Amino acid sequence: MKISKAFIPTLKEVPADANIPSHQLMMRAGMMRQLTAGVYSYLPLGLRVITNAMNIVREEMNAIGGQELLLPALNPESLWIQSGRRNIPNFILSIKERDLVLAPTHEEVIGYIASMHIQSYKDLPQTWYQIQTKFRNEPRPRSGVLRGRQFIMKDAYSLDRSWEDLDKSYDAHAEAYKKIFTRCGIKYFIVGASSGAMGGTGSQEFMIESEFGEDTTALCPKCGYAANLEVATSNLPKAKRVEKSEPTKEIHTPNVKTIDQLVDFLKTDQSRFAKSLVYRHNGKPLLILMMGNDQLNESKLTAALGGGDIAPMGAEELLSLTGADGGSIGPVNLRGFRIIADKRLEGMNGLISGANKNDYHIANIDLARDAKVEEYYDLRSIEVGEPCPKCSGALKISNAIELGHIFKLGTKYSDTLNITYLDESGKAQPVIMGSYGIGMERIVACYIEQNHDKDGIIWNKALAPYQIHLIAVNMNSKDVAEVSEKMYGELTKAGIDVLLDDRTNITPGFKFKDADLLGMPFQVIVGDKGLKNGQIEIKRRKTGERIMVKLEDASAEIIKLLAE
RNA sequence: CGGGGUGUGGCUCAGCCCGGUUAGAGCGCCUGCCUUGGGCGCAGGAGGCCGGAAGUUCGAAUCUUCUCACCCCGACCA
Repeated sequence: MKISKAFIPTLKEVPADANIPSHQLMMRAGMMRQLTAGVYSYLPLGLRVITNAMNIVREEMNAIGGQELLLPALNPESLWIQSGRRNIPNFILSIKERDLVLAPTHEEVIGYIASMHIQSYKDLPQTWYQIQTKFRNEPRPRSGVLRGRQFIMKDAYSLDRSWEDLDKSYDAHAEAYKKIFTRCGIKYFIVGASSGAMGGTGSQEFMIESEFGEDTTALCPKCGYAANLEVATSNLPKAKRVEKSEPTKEIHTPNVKTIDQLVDFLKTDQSRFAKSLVYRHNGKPLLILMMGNDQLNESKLTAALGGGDIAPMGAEELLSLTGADGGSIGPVNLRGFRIIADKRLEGMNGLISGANKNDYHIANIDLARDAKVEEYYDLRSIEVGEPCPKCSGALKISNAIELGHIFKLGTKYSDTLNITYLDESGKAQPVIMGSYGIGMERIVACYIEQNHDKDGIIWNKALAPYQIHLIAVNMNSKDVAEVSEKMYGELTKAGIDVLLDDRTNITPGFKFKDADLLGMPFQVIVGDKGLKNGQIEIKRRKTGERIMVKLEDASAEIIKLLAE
């Protein structure tokens, strides 16, 4: 492609709305333009990169037996009502004119097809995938292409007859994902994750570390343990029981509300306190006990409760229900509440908690004796530096961007959408499903986050929109114009994607700046300076290293460099 | 959905508090000259309902109210 004829609108200045490097550079390099919040047009250069990523994804998906199909973005609303996912908050965008919705993912449609056509165990296993545009009702799109209302996703679905076979499909996808991200040149890590609204029995996320990430992950530098904070655990020791369970007693604690104030007031370690958090779960009052200042992890809570509506109870409501304010609630003699507690409190005695009476607390609580705790769950958010659950090394916490997510769905959709097959004995069995996603734009954005410098993008060969950026330093020089035109022809003929800067009346400096911004792996510079000695220059974008080669060896040398 | 911010030429912004000729700058664009190894130089030029609506006023980019859009923080995030 010749730049003089190409549509590559580069920008010298950073657009005001772009806040993170990948967003800024994708705009400045003319890869895309925003249409409305969370919706982008991909211009030719941007599309070339996405297409490269798609082809890598296709090759690796095909390699594990995936079969590509293409499902409609427009879905009947009824299908989503049937699966129970129509009313997940901030999930589905709908159209006004008909009872159709824009699909945010495709388990439902896959299920619809599978329920019709998967009939026998002989039809299994299957892996189906597509690369297609998804729509989500994001409350707040942000960070350029990283969180949009419309985005391209590779989504794959495995159909198996047994949980063992699901494990095989799942592992195959994990391996394919590793190959995909490695080929793309992305430094990633894998974490254990929550399956969230997707449902299912297990999941992992493929992440890159980034200060701009929306996810928080815990990592053990020592043994490699890695988990999303939504599910991360640590090996914090439990507090010890006191030797003897004394009778409970009320203590006067005027104007003492928070755990910190209590620790101060009673001169007692925070691990002796059971903090009360009051929620409603599906409308019903719920008391959650946490040790001391441990933070409740709402993802863990949701998982423990098996989903449903979960919301903190309002202050007035709480007062009318218990007769006390938030700082004075406790598990002893609390009526009308289901009580659950964090595992760290299991078996504890000698505890202090609210008396359900303002300005009073109760001491010497033995949870087993004095409270009706229905169940103990792991509910706390881990903190930086806590011991790793596997090796007890100090855990590190960092932000991350999710590139891909793989789920063991199990029978969740088979149950609601009635996806069954007949086994050898003629008995109907639910199909065991998995689902596997990759955000295609995120591949591009994450790559740029990891591979740029002050001058622009630094593409590798796998994703680069063109392999060679051929710069005709001065088109007014007959020699330069002729030689660059000739090289362009030769390289193109050799099957290399070349971008030729053949613009006239543009200063060399402008061309060099553009070339660094666009970031092709190699720049081939044809100027009078080199031609005087029968040479052209090759600059490696990543290192800035420049080599001079004889004109007649140039094409061969370039082909050699690209074959590295 | 709560809090904050911003809407002025294609892009980045000034002007707005304190209302008053014909609304500015830099970049980009067009024409000509010049220059040709790091976003040159000179000269000329085109391009604006100052996001939209309603008000206040003799007069509104500027003040008031409403509204829309976008961005940021939070909530949310399969």
